Amino acid sequence: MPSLRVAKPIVAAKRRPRRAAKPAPAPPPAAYHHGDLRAALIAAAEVVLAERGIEGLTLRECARRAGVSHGAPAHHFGDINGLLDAIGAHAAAKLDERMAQFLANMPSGASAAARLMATGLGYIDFAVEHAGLFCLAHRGNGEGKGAGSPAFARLEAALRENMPHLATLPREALLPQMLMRWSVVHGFATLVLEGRFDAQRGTLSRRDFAQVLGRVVLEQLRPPVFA
Amino acid sequence: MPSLRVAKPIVAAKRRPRRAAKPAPAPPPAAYHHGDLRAALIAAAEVVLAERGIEGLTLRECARRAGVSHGAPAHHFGDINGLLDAIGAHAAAKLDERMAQFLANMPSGASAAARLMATGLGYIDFAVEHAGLFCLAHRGNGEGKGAGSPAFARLEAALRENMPHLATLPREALLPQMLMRWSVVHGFATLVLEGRFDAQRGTLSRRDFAQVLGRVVLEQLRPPVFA
DNA sequence: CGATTAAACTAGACATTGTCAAGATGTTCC
DNA sequence: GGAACATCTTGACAATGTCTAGTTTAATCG
Repeated sequence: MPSLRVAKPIVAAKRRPRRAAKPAPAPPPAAYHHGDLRAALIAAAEVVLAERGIEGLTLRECARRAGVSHGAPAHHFGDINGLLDAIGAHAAAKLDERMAQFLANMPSGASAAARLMATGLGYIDFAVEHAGLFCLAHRGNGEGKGAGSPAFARLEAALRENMPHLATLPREALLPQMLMRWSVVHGFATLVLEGRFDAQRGTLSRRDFAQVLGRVVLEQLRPPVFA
Repeated sequence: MPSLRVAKPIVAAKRRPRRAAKPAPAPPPAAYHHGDLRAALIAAAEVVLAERGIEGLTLRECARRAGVSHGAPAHHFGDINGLLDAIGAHAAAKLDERMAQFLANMPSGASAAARLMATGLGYIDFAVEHAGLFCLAHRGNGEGKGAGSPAFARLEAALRENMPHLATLPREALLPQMLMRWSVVHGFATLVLEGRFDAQRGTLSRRDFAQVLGRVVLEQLRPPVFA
Protein backbone atom coordinates (compact mmCIF):
# COMPACT_ATOMS: atom_id res chain seq x y z
CA MET A 1 0.00 0.00 0.00
CA PRO A 2 1.99 2.92 -1.26
CA SER A 3 -0.01 6.00 -0.47
CA LEU A 4 -1.83 6.17 2.83
CA ARG A 5 -1.60 9.93 2.72
CA VAL A 6 -4.83 11.78 3.17
CA ALA A 7 -7.76 10.44 1.27
CA LYS A 8 -8.24 10.07 -2.43
CA PRO A 9 -11.28 8.08 -3.37
CA ILE A 10 -11.23 10.03 -6.63
CA VAL A 11 -12.97 7.41 -8.73
CA ALA A 12 -14.74 5.75 -5.86
CA ALA A 13 -18.38 6.55 -5.41
CA LYS A 14 -20.30 5.74 -8.53
CA ARG A 15 -22.00 2.43 -8.43
CA ARG A 16 -24.96 2.44 -10.82
CA PRO A 17 -25.32 5.85 -12.45
CA ARG A 18 -28.74 5.33 -13.93
CA ARG A 19 -30.80 2.39 -14.95
CA ALA A 20 -33.29 3.95 -17.30
CA ALA A 21 -36.07 2.18 -19.15
CA LYS A 22 -34.84 -0.95 -20.82
CA PRO A 23 -36.86 -4.14 -21.29
CA ALA A 24 -33.74 -5.70 -22.79
CA PRO A 25 -32.04 -9.07 -22.15
CA ALA A 26 -30.13 -9.50 -18.87
CA PRO A 27 -31.84 -8.82 -15.55
CA PRO A 28 -30.53 -5.94 -13.48
CA PRO A 29 -27.68 -3.88 -14.97
CA ALA A 30 -26.19 -6.89 -16.69
CA ALA A 31 -23.32 -7.46 -19.03
CA TYR A 32 -21.47 -4.87 -20.99
CA HIS A 33 -18.38 -6.59 -22.17
CA HIS A 34 -17.88 -9.30 -19.65
CA GLY A 35 -21.24 -10.07 -18.17
CA ASP A 36 -21.50 -8.34 -14.84
CA LEU A 37 -17.87 -8.30 -13.98
CA ARG A 38 -18.63 -6.67 -10.69
CA ALA A 39 -20.42 -9.74 -9.40
CA ALA A 40 -17.77 -11.99 -10.90
CA LEU A 41 -15.05 -10.12 -9.07
CA ILE A 42 -16.88 -10.35 -5.78
CA ALA A 43 -17.41 -14.06 -6.32
CA ALA A 44 -13.74 -14.54 -7.14
CA ALA A 45 -12.79 -12.54 -4.09
CA GLU A 46 -14.88 -14.77 -1.87
CA VAL A 47 -13.17 -17.85 -3.26
CA VAL A 48 -9.76 -16.36 -2.60
CA LEU A 49 -10.91 -15.36 0.85
CA ALA A 50 -11.94 -18.91 1.64
CA GLU A 51 -8.78 -20.40 0.18
CA ARG A 52 -6.02 -18.11 1.39
CA GLY A 53 -7.69 -16.08 4.07
CA ILE A 54 -7.82 -12.36 4.35
CA GLU A 55 -4.06 -12.00 3.89
CA GLY A 56 -4.16 -13.57 0.47
CA LEU A 57 -6.98 -11.42 -0.82
CA THR A 58 -5.59 -9.16 -3.54
CA LEU A 59 -7.05 -6.98 -6.23
CA ARG A 60 -4.78 -8.54 -8.80
CA GLU A 61 -5.53 -12.07 -7.71
CA CYS A 62 -9.24 -11.42 -8.04
CA ALA A 63 -8.72 -9.95 -11.48
CA ARG A 64 -6.68 -13.00 -12.42
CA ARG A 65 -9.39 -15.41 -11.34
CA ALA A 66 -12.04 -13.43 -13.13
CA GLY A 67 -9.89 -13.51 -16.24
CA VAL A 68 -9.57 -9.77 -16.63
CA SER A 69 -6.70 -7.34 -16.49
CA HIS A 70 -5.30 -6.14 -13.22
CA GLY A 71 -6.71 -2.66 -13.66
CA ALA A 72 -10.26 -3.71 -14.28
CA PRO A 73 -11.45 -3.78 -10.66
CA ALA A 74 -10.70 -0.11 -10.24
CA HIS A 75 -13.66 0.91 -12.35
CA HIS A 76 -16.07 -1.08 -10.22
CA PHE A 77 -14.63 -0.54 -6.77
CA GLY A 78 -12.28 2.37 -7.22
CA ASP A 79 -10.20 1.38 -4.30
CA ILE A 80 -9.33 -1.88 -2.64
CA ASN A 81 -11.47 -0.64 0.21
CA GLY A 82 -14.28 -0.43 -2.27
CA LEU A 83 -13.93 -4.12 -2.98
CA LEU A 84 -13.67 -4.91 0.70
CA ASP A 85 -16.80 -2.91 1.38
CA ALA A 86 -18.67 -4.67 -1.39
CA ILE A 87 -17.70 -8.07 -0.05
CA GLY A 88 -18.61 -6.84 3.40
CA ALA A 89 -22.11 -5.94 2.32
CA HIS A 90 -22.54 -9.35 0.76
CA ALA A 91 -21.14 -10.98 3.86
CA ALA A 92 -23.48 -9.08 6.15
CA ALA A 93 -26.42 -10.33 4.15
CA LYS A 94 -25.15 -13.90 4.34
CA LEU A 95 -24.62 -13.60 8.06
CA ASP A 96 -28.18 -12.48 8.46
CA GLU A 97 -29.35 -15.35 6.29
CA ARG A 98 -27.57 -17.82 8.49
CA MET A 99 -29.21 -16.48 11.59
CA ALA A 100 -32.61 -16.57 9.96
CA GLN A 101 -31.92 -20.13 8.89
CA PHE A 102 -31.00 -21.25 12.39
CA LEU A 103 -34.15 -19.62 13.62
CA ALA A 104 -36.27 -21.32 10.97
CA ASN A 105 -34.84 -24.72 11.85
CA MET A 106 -36.25 -24.57 15.35
CA PRO A 107 -39.26 -26.77 16.14
CA SER A 108 -42.42 -24.72 16.02
CA GLY A 109 -43.07 -25.13 19.72
CA ALA A 110 -39.69 -23.84 20.78
CA SER A 111 -39.58 -21.34 23.59
CA ALA A 112 -38.68 -17.75 22.94
CA ALA A 113 -35.46 -18.29 24.87
CA ALA A 114 -34.55 -21.20 22.64
CA ARG A 115 -35.15 -19.12 19.55
CA LEU A 116 -33.07 -16.30 20.94
CA MET A 117 -30.30 -18.79 21.55
CA ALA A 118 -30.65 -20.14 18.03
CA THR A 119 -30.00 -16.81 16.38
CA GLY A 120 -26.90 -16.39 18.51
CA LEU A 121 -25.64 -19.81 17.54
CA GLY A 122 -26.28 -18.97 13.91
CA TYR A 123 -24.15 -15.87 14.28
CA ILE A 124 -21.37 -17.90 15.83
CA ASP A 125 -21.62 -20.65 13.25
CA PHE A 126 -21.28 -18.27 10.35
CA ALA A 127 -18.31 -16.55 11.95
CA VAL A 128 -16.46 -19.81 12.46
CA GLU A 129 -17.29 -21.30 9.09
CA HIS A 130 -16.54 -18.16 7.08
CA ALA A 131 -13.93 -16.37 9.08
CA GLY A 132 -12.84 -14.17 6.20
CA LEU A 133 -16.33 -13.07 5.29
CA PHE A 134 -17.16 -12.48 8.92
CA CYS A 135 -14.21 -10.14 9.33
CA LEU A 136 -15.39 -8.05 6.41
CA ALA A 137 -19.04 -8.05 7.42
CA HIS A 138 -18.43 -5.15 9.76
CA ARG A 139 -17.27 -2.37 7.48
CA GLY A 140 -18.50 1.01 6.47
CA ASN A 141 -21.90 2.32 7.43
CA GLY A 142 -23.96 0.39 4.94
CA GLU A 143 -27.60 0.59 5.88
CA GLY A 144 -27.67 -3.03 6.99
CA LYS A 145 -25.34 -2.47 9.93
CA GLY A 146 -25.88 -1.82 13.60
CA ALA A 147 -29.22 -0.66 14.87
CA GLY A 148 -31.71 -0.79 12.03
CA SER A 149 -30.36 -4.02 10.62
CA PRO A 150 -32.76 -6.94 10.24
CA ALA A 151 -30.65 -8.91 12.68
CA PHE A 152 -31.10 -6.22 15.28
CA ALA A 153 -34.83 -6.17 14.70
CA ARG A 154 -34.95 -9.93 15.12
CA LEU A 155 -33.02 -9.63 18.34
CA GLU A 156 -35.44 -7.05 19.62
CA ALA A 157 -38.46 -9.19 18.77
CA ALA A 158 -36.99 -12.25 20.43
CA LEU A 159 -36.18 -10.27 23.53
CA ARG A 160 -39.68 -8.86 23.84
CA GLU A 161 -41.10 -12.33 23.40
CA ASN A 162 -38.76 -13.63 26.01
CA MET A 163 -39.64 -11.07 28.63
CA PRO A 164 -43.38 -10.46 28.47
CA HIS A 165 -43.26 -7.85 31.18
CA LEU A 166 -40.96 -5.77 28.94
CA ALA A 167 -42.97 -6.27 25.79
CA THR A 168 -44.50 -2.83 25.87
CA LEU A 169 -41.50 -0.91 27.10
CA PRO A 170 -39.99 1.81 24.95
CA ARG A 171 -37.04 0.75 22.93
CA GLU A 172 -34.43 2.60 24.96
CA ALA A 173 -35.37 0.58 27.97
CA LEU A 174 -34.23 -2.70 26.49
CA LEU A 175 -31.48 -1.38 24.28
CA PRO A 176 -28.89 -2.15 26.96
CA GLN A 177 -30.09 -5.73 27.02
CA MET A 178 -29.77 -5.95 23.28
CA LEU A 179 -26.31 -4.47 23.27
CA MET A 180 -25.19 -6.78 26.02
CA ARG A 181 -26.41 -9.87 24.18
CA TRP A 182 -24.97 -8.69 20.92
CA SER A 183 -21.65 -8.13 22.66
CA VAL A 184 -21.59 -11.63 24.13
CA VAL A 185 -22.27 -13.32 20.84
CA HIS A 186 -19.90 -11.12 18.86
CA GLY A 187 -17.19 -11.36 21.47
CA PHE A 188 -17.41 -15.09 21.78
CA ALA A 189 -17.30 -15.54 18.03
CA THR A 190 -14.27 -13.29 17.83
CA LEU A 191 -12.46 -15.14 20.58
CA VAL A 192 -13.08 -18.44 18.87
CA LEU A 193 -11.81 -17.07 15.59
CA GLU A 194 -8.64 -15.88 17.27
CA GLY A 195 -8.06 -19.50 18.28
CA ARG A 196 -8.34 -18.64 21.91
CA PHE A 197 -9.96 -21.93 22.84
CA ASP A 198 -8.06 -24.21 20.50
CA ALA A 199 -6.21 -25.69 23.44
CA GLN A 200 -9.45 -26.76 25.10
CA ARG A 201 -11.22 -28.33 22.18
CA GLY A 202 -10.04 -31.88 21.81
CA THR A 203 -10.72 -33.67 18.57
CA LEU A 204 -13.80 -31.62 17.81
CA SER A 205 -13.78 -29.40 14.78
CA ARG A 206 -13.60 -25.76 15.58
CA ARG A 207 -17.09 -25.36 14.25
CA ASP A 208 -18.64 -28.05 16.40
CA PHE A 209 -16.74 -26.92 19.43
CA ALA A 210 -17.95 -23.37 18.93
CA GLN A 211 -21.51 -24.63 18.92
CA VAL A 212 -21.33 -26.62 22.13
CA LEU A 213 -19.24 -24.09 24.02
CA GLY A 214 -21.28 -21.24 22.62
CA ARG A 215 -24.43 -22.84 23.90
CA VAL A 216 -22.94 -23.19 27.37
CA VAL A 217 -21.77 -19.60 27.37
CA LEU A 218 -25.11 -18.24 26.22
CA GLU A 219 -26.89 -20.33 28.81
CA GLN A 220 -25.18 -18.18 31.40
CA LEU A 221 -27.39 -15.32 30.37
CA ARG A 222 -30.43 -17.02 31.77
CA PRO A 223 -32.60 -16.48 33.62
CA PRO A 224 -33.53 -13.41 31.63
CA VAL A 225 -32.89 -10.25 33.53
CA PHE A 226 -35.31 -9.32 36.27
CA ALA A 227 -37.38 -12.39 35.55
CA MET B 1 3.18 -9.86 0.61
CA PRO B 2 4.79 -11.87 -2.12
CA SER B 3 5.18 -15.36 -0.79
CA LEU B 4 2.39 -16.85 1.24
CA ARG B 5 3.58 -20.28 0.24
CA VAL B 6 4.02 -22.76 2.99
CA ALA B 7 6.00 -21.60 5.96
CA LYS B 8 9.55 -20.39 6.10
CA PRO B 9 10.49 -18.92 9.41
CA ILE B 10 14.10 -19.78 8.55
CA VAL B 11 15.70 -17.12 10.70
CA ALA B 12 12.76 -16.76 12.98
CA ALA B 13 13.01 -18.49 16.33
CA LYS B 14 16.16 -17.42 18.08
CA ARG B 15 15.57 -14.65 20.47
CA ARG B 16 18.30 -14.67 23.06
CA PRO B 17 20.80 -17.43 22.29
CA ARG B 18 22.62 -17.41 25.56
CA ARG B 19 23.18 -14.96 28.32
CA ALA B 20 26.14 -16.40 30.12
CA ALA B 21 27.90 -14.89 33.13
CA LYS B 22 28.59 -11.22 32.56
CA PRO B 23 28.51 -8.52 35.26
CA ALA B 24 29.13 -5.98 32.51
CA PRO B 25 27.43 -2.65 31.74
CA ALA B 26 23.95 -2.78 30.21
CA PRO B 27 21.15 -4.65 31.94
CA PRO B 28 19.69 -7.66 30.16
CA PRO B 29 21.14 -8.56 26.75
CA ALA B 30 21.91 -4.99 25.87
CA ALA B 31 23.53 -3.24 22.97
CA TYR B 32 25.69 -4.76 20.34
CA HIS B 33 25.99 -2.17 17.66
CA HIS B 34 22.92 -0.09 18.11
CA GLY B 35 21.89 -0.44 21.68
CA ASP B 36 19.08 -2.95 21.83
CA LEU B 37 17.68 -2.41 18.39
CA ARG B 38 14.96 -4.92 19.06
CA ALA B 39 13.35 -2.73 21.67
CA ALA B 40 13.91 0.36 19.54
CA LEU B 41 12.12 -1.28 16.65
CA ILE B 42 9.18 -2.25 18.79
CA ALA B 43 8.99 1.27 20.18
CA ALA B 44 9.10 2.73 16.69
CA ALA B 45 6.44 0.30 15.59
CA GLU B 46 4.15 1.41 18.39
CA VAL B 47 4.57 5.03 17.38
CA VAL B 48 3.70 4.21 13.79
CA LEU B 49 0.77 2.18 15.00
CA ALA B 50 -0.58 5.10 16.96
CA GLU B 51 0.02 7.57 14.15
CA ARG B 52 -1.10 5.74 11.05
CA GLY B 53 -3.01 2.79 12.39
CA ILE B 54 -2.45 -0.83 11.61
CA GLU B 55 -2.53 -0.20 7.85
CA GLY B 56 0.46 2.08 7.99
CA LEU B 57 2.62 -0.26 10.02
CA THR B 58 5.50 -1.49 7.85
CA LEU B 59 8.78 -3.16 8.43
CA ARG B 60 10.56 -0.56 6.38
CA GLU B 61 8.89 2.34 8.11
CA CYS B 62 9.93 0.98 11.47
CA ALA B 63 13.48 0.54 10.25
CA ARG B 64 13.43 4.11 8.96
CA ARG B 65 12.32 5.51 12.27
CA ALA B 66 14.90 3.50 14.13
CA GLY B 67 17.55 4.77 11.74
CA VAL B 68 18.62 1.39 10.45
CA SER B 69 18.55 -0.29 7.09
CA HIS B 70 15.40 -1.88 5.80
CA GLY B 71 16.75 -5.38 6.23
CA ALA B 72 17.68 -5.03 9.87
CA PRO B 73 14.38 -6.10 11.42
CA ALA B 74 14.65 -9.50 9.81
CA HIS B 75 17.38 -10.55 12.22
CA HIS B 76 15.28 -9.77 15.24
CA PHE B 77 11.85 -10.80 14.07
CA GLY B 78 12.52 -12.91 11.03
CA ASP B 79 9.17 -12.20 9.58
CA ILE B 80 6.74 -9.35 9.72
CA ASN B 81 4.60 -11.68 11.76
CA GLY B 82 7.49 -11.89 14.16
CA LEU B 83 7.33 -8.16 14.68
CA LEU B 84 3.57 -8.26 15.01
CA ASP B 85 3.84 -11.01 17.59
CA ALA B 86 6.43 -9.07 19.54
CA ILE B 87 4.26 -5.98 19.61
CA GLY B 88 1.34 -8.18 20.53
CA ALA B 89 3.13 -9.54 23.56
CA HIS B 90 3.96 -6.04 24.68
CA ALA B 91 0.41 -4.94 24.05
CA ALA B 92 -1.02 -7.82 26.06
CA ALA B 93 1.11 -6.78 29.01
CA LYS B 94 -0.03 -3.20 28.71
CA LEU B 95 -3.64 -4.28 28.50
CA ASP B 96 -3.24 -6.21 31.69
CA GLU B 97 -1.59 -3.20 33.31
CA ARG B 98 -4.52 -1.04 32.42
CA MET B 99 -6.96 -3.46 34.00
CA ALA B 100 -4.88 -3.70 37.14
CA GLN B 101 -4.73 0.08 37.24
CA PHE B 102 -8.48 0.48 36.99
CA LEU B 103 -8.81 -2.07 39.76
CA ALA B 104 -6.29 -0.26 41.93
CA ASN B 105 -8.10 3.05 41.49
CA MET B 106 -11.22 1.74 43.16
CA PRO B 107 -11.98 2.96 46.67
CA SER B 108 -10.93 0.37 49.22
CA GLY B 109 -14.49 -0.29 50.33
CA ALA B 110 -15.75 -1.03 46.84
CA SER B 111 -17.95 -4.05 46.41
CA ALA B 112 -16.70 -7.09 44.58
CA ALA B 113 -19.18 -6.36 41.83
CA ALA B 114 -17.80 -2.85 41.43
CA ARG B 115 -14.28 -4.20 41.18
CA LEU B 116 -15.35 -6.75 38.62
CA MET B 117 -16.90 -3.95 36.63
CA ALA B 118 -13.74 -1.87 36.94
CA THR B 119 -11.53 -4.48 35.31
CA GLY B 120 -13.97 -4.73 32.45
CA LEU B 121 -13.99 -0.98 31.99
CA GLY B 122 -10.20 -1.02 32.03
CA TYR B 123 -10.22 -3.57 29.24
CA ILE B 124 -12.59 -1.42 27.23
CA ASP B 125 -10.66 1.75 27.89
CA PHE B 126 -7.40 0.29 26.67
CA ALA B 127 -9.02 -1.07 23.56
CA VAL B 128 -10.51 2.28 22.63
CA GLU B 129 -7.45 4.33 23.47
CA HIS B 130 -4.95 2.05 21.76
CA ALA B 131 -6.90 0.43 18.99
CA GLY B 132 -3.83 -0.70 17.09
CA LEU B 133 -2.16 -2.28 20.09
CA PHE B 134 -5.40 -3.92 21.10
CA CYS B 135 -5.77 -5.58 17.72
CA LEU B 136 -2.31 -7.09 18.04
CA ALA B 137 -2.71 -8.13 21.65
CA HIS B 138 -4.45 -11.32 20.58
CA ARG B 139 -1.84 -13.12 18.54
CA GLY B 140 0.06 -16.34 18.78
CA ASN B 141 -0.06 -18.55 21.81
CA GLY B 142 2.22 -16.56 24.03
CA GLU B 143 1.95 -17.82 27.60
CA GLY B 144 0.11 -14.67 28.67
CA LYS B 145 -2.95 -15.41 26.60
CA GLY B 146 -6.26 -17.07 27.35
CA ALA B 147 -6.69 -19.19 30.43
CA GLY B 148 -3.58 -18.94 32.55
CA SER B 149 -3.14 -15.24 31.93
CA PRO B 150 -3.03 -12.89 34.91
CA ALA B 151 -6.13 -11.17 33.60
CA PHE B 152 -7.99 -14.44 33.64
CA ALA B 153 -6.84 -15.18 37.16
CA ARG B 154 -8.04 -11.75 38.24
CA LEU B 155 -11.38 -12.40 36.66
CA GLU B 156 -11.71 -15.69 38.49
CA ALA B 157 -10.85 -14.13 41.83
CA ALA B 158 -13.33 -11.30 41.34
CA LEU B 159 -16.04 -13.75 40.38
CA ARG B 160 -15.48 -15.92 43.44
CA GLU B 161 -15.58 -12.86 45.62
CA ASN B 162 -18.73 -11.74 43.94
CA MET B 163 -20.59 -14.98 44.41
CA PRO B 164 -19.73 -16.36 47.85
CA HIS B 165 -21.77 -19.46 47.34
CA LEU B 166 -19.54 -20.35 44.41
CA ALA B 167 -16.30 -19.55 46.17
CA THR B 168 -15.40 -23.16 46.78
CA LEU B 169 -16.64 -24.61 43.52
CA PRO B 170 -14.22 -26.33 41.17
CA ARG B 171 -12.96 -24.17 38.40
CA GLU B 172 -14.91 -25.88 35.64
CA ALA B 173 -18.11 -24.90 37.37
CA LEU B 174 -17.55 -21.21 36.90
CA LEU B 175 -15.59 -21.31 33.71
CA PRO B 176 -18.73 -20.69 31.69
CA GLN B 177 -19.38 -17.58 33.73
CA MET B 178 -15.85 -16.38 33.11
CA LEU B 179 -16.07 -17.03 29.40
CA MET B 180 -19.39 -15.27 29.17
CA ARG B 181 -18.11 -12.18 30.94
CA TRP B 182 -14.92 -12.17 28.92
CA SER B 183 -17.00 -12.39 25.77
CA VAL B 184 -19.19 -9.44 26.72
CA VAL B 185 -16.27 -7.18 27.46
CA HIS B 186 -14.27 -8.25 24.43
CA GLY B 187 -17.25 -8.10 22.15
CA PHE B 188 -18.33 -4.69 23.32
CA ALA B 189 -14.83 -3.31 22.94
CA THR B 190 -14.63 -4.73 19.45
CA LEU B 191 -17.97 -3.28 18.44
CA VAL B 192 -16.94 0.14 19.70
CA LEU B 193 -13.66 -0.07 17.79
CA GLU B 194 -15.54 -0.92 14.62
CA GLY B 195 -17.36 2.37 15.06
CA ARG B 196 -20.66 0.61 15.49
CA PHE B 197 -22.00 3.12 17.97
CA ASP B 198 -20.55 6.26 16.47
CA ALA B 199 -23.98 7.36 15.35
CA GLN B 200 -25.31 7.23 18.90
CA ARG B 201 -22.54 9.06 20.72
CA GLY B 202 -23.16 12.75 20.41
CA THR B 203 -20.31 15.10 21.18
CA LEU B 204 -18.66 12.68 23.57
CA SER B 205 -15.25 11.35 22.70
CA ARG B 206 -15.27 7.75 21.69
CA ARG B 207 -13.34 6.93 24.80
CA ASP B 208 -15.76 8.61 27.20
CA PHE B 209 -18.74 7.20 25.38
CA ALA B 210 -17.31 3.72 25.62
CA GLN B 211 -17.01 4.12 29.35
CA VAL B 212 -20.55 5.23 29.99
CA LEU B 213 -22.17 2.85 27.54
CA GLY B 214 -19.88 0.06 28.65
CA ARG B 215 -20.96 0.56 32.21
CA VAL B 216 -24.61 0.36 31.22
CA VAL B 217 -24.02 -2.78 29.20
CA LEU B 218 -22.09 -4.51 31.95
CA GLU B 219 -24.78 -3.57 34.46
CA GLN B 220 -27.08 -5.86 32.54
CA LEU B 221 -25.13 -8.80 33.85
CA ARG B 222 -26.35 -8.23 37.34
CA PRO B 223 -27.68 -9.67 39.49
CA PRO B 224 -24.96 -12.30 39.38
CA VAL B 225 -26.26 -15.59 38.16
CA PHE B 226 -28.24 -17.70 40.54
CA ALA B 227 -27.80 -15.12 43.25
C1' DC C 1 47.27 -9.83 22.73
C1' DG C 2 45.83 -11.44 18.20
C1' DA C 3 43.06 -14.55 15.40
C1' DT C 4 38.75 -16.70 14.89
C1' DT C 5 33.94 -17.06 15.20
C1' DA C 6 29.55 -15.38 15.35
C1' DA C 7 26.27 -11.85 15.78
C1' DA C 8 24.36 -7.38 14.05
C1' DC C 9 23.66 -4.85 10.41
C1' DT C 10 24.04 -2.99 5.30
C1' DA C 11 23.25 -3.02 0.42
C1' DG C 12 21.31 -4.70 -3.53
C1' DA C 13 18.06 -7.33 -5.95
C1' DC C 14 13.52 -9.48 -7.02
C1' DA C 15 8.66 -10.51 -7.21
C1' DT C 16 4.31 -8.63 -5.90
C1' DT C 17 1.11 -5.22 -4.79
C1' DG C 18 -2.01 -0.79 -5.19
C1' DT C 19 -2.76 3.04 -7.95
C1' DC C 20 -2.66 6.07 -11.73
C1' DA C 21 -2.75 7.78 -16.71
C1' DA C 22 -3.64 6.93 -21.37
C1' DG C 23 -5.44 4.28 -24.85
C1' DA C 24 -8.46 0.71 -27.04
C1' DT C 25 -13.09 -1.48 -27.46
C1' DG C 26 -17.61 -1.99 -27.28
C1' DT C 27 -22.56 0.16 -26.02
C1' DT C 28 -26.07 3.56 -25.84
C1' DC C 29 -28.56 7.21 -27.62
C1' DC C 30 -29.81 10.96 -30.64
C1' DG D 1 -24.02 7.27 -38.68
C1' DG D 2 -21.73 9.65 -35.14
C1' DA D 3 -21.10 11.52 -30.53
C1' DA D 4 -20.83 10.39 -25.69
C1' DC D 5 -19.90 7.11 -22.53
C1' DA D 6 -18.96 3.05 -19.80
C1' DT D 7 -15.84 -0.82 -19.83
C1' DC D 8 -11.66 -2.83 -20.04
C1' DT D 9 -6.35 -3.13 -21.35
C1' DT D 10 -1.71 -1.82 -21.12
C1' DG D 11 2.13 0.18 -19.25
C1' DA D 12 4.28 2.58 -15.75
C1' DC D 13 5.58 3.89 -10.88
C1' DA D 14 6.44 3.85 -5.95
C1' DA D 15 6.30 0.95 -2.03
C1' DT D 16 6.55 -3.31 0.43
C1' DG D 17 8.32 -8.10 2.16
C1' DT D 18 11.85 -11.16 1.69
C1' DC D 19 16.08 -13.25 0.03
C1' DT D 20 21.30 -13.34 -0.67
C1' DA D 21 25.74 -11.85 -0.07
C1' DG D 22 28.79 -8.88 1.99
C1' DT D 23 30.56 -5.72 5.88
C1' DT D 24 31.25 -4.16 10.46
C1' DT D 25 31.61 -5.00 15.21
C1' DA D 26 31.59 -7.56 19.47
C1' DA D 27 32.70 -11.90 22.09
C1' DT D 28 35.58 -15.85 22.71
C1' DC D 29 39.68 -18.29 23.22
C1' DG D 30 44.42 -19.90 22.62
